Amino acid sequence: MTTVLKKPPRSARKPKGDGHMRRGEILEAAQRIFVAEGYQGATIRKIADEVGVSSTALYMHFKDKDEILLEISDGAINRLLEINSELSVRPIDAVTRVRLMLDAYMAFALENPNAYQLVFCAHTGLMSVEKTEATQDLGDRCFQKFIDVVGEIAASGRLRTGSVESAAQVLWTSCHGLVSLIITKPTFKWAPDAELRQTLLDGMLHGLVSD
Amino acid sequence: MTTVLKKPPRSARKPKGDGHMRRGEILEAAQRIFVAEGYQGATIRKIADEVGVSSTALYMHFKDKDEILLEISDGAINRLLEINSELSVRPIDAVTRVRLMLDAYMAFALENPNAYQLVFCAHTGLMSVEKTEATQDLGDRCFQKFIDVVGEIAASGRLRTGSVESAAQVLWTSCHGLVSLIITKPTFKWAPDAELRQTLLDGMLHGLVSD
DNA sequence: CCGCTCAAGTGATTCCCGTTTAGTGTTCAG
DNA sequence: CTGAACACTAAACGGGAATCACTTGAGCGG
Repeated sequence: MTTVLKKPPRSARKPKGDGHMRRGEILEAAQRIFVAEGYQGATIRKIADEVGVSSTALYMHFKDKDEILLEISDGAINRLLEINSELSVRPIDAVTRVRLMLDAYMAFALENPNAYQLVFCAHTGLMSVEKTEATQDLGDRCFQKFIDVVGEIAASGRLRTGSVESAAQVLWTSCHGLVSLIITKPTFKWAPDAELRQTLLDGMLHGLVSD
Repeated sequence: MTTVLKKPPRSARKPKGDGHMRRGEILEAAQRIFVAEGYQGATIRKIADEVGVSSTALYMHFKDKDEILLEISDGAINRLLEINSELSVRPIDAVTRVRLMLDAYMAFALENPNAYQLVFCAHTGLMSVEKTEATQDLGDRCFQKFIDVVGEIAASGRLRTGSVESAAQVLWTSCHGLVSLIITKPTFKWAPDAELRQTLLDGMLHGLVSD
């Protein structure tokens, strides 16, 4: 009872978050660091320090580092899927829906650059293919919503070039190209975001879809 | 002094490549590994082993690992610059030149996926901005050749949407998007390469350029 | 031939990373 | 009271990049 000053057996073992509380705490801390410093910057030790816990403790709740970051990315992709689901059923012209979906996609990427990169850029080298399967699947479901709308356009005979498949893939990848380069080359002398996005969508839709 | 048991003077110290011979040897070995296994796979130790030399020896010739990989990438980008230079002055229609340049760009990316990724995808996290300046500069010179040709189109009043700058950036980034995703997501069910590239170029050029 | 410099190379070491192992204290059902 | 389950820990391991102090040998003036 006398000297409580010492850090006896490492004093605080932080017994706070019992059970499943801790898992959320870790995810939150990891997200903060991951969003701020990317995949390389979000180390196990940094995350553990942020939570106030030993690095080993993270392995109580997650299989490995990638599982943590993928769960964060899953959250992000789920938000994108929700947006896409909402847009895909709006009672408006299919071409307008395609445009809205692509624009929302680009906005999403620019607002969640690290999660976006983890899912759509890294993939090779950073993480094994199997691990990302679940997340990839979410991405595929997003893309499927998009294909469906492009299919509507094709069904009305307005697709000028290519099959539904290739047209959808080209529309998607060109949007990916714009946002991924804006993200990875922030020092490049880009034209204004809005102008780029509009030029891209105007060009692609005018080029692929006849009115 | 009796016990000669020690591994004496490590016998072979590989005195072979004196002077600047060794530098090329390292680059060659690094290129083989880098092309086969990417940035993460090309470790200092693996490269040194391949050359038959200690890992420390690499620092005789290069400041650090990134300098090695960037020099390899420089070589690749230089080949791209040559192609672009040759195409940009061909005595043919500007739109056709743009198409040829973009198609060559995509072919190049698919043939040099690791160098391409290092320069156009990674950038964030993997390497500090300053280090890649020289290589970025090469890329910028490639892009400038491209802008010039787009400028020709604009000068003839055939640019339908956006400024020269944004049109050039959109054309470039959309091609980047297609090839970068083909590279990083090899398991995705892509439409045939040729069809995708054609759909993209047909769509973009039809959308952005009036005849 | 001696002794010198100097470039090229080395093993050991440092630091950080993800991950594993063995163990500690607390809680709580039987 | 016992012992299993739990949440957690320190220490260590192997592998990365990079640095250090040292050795080796070639070239060369005297």
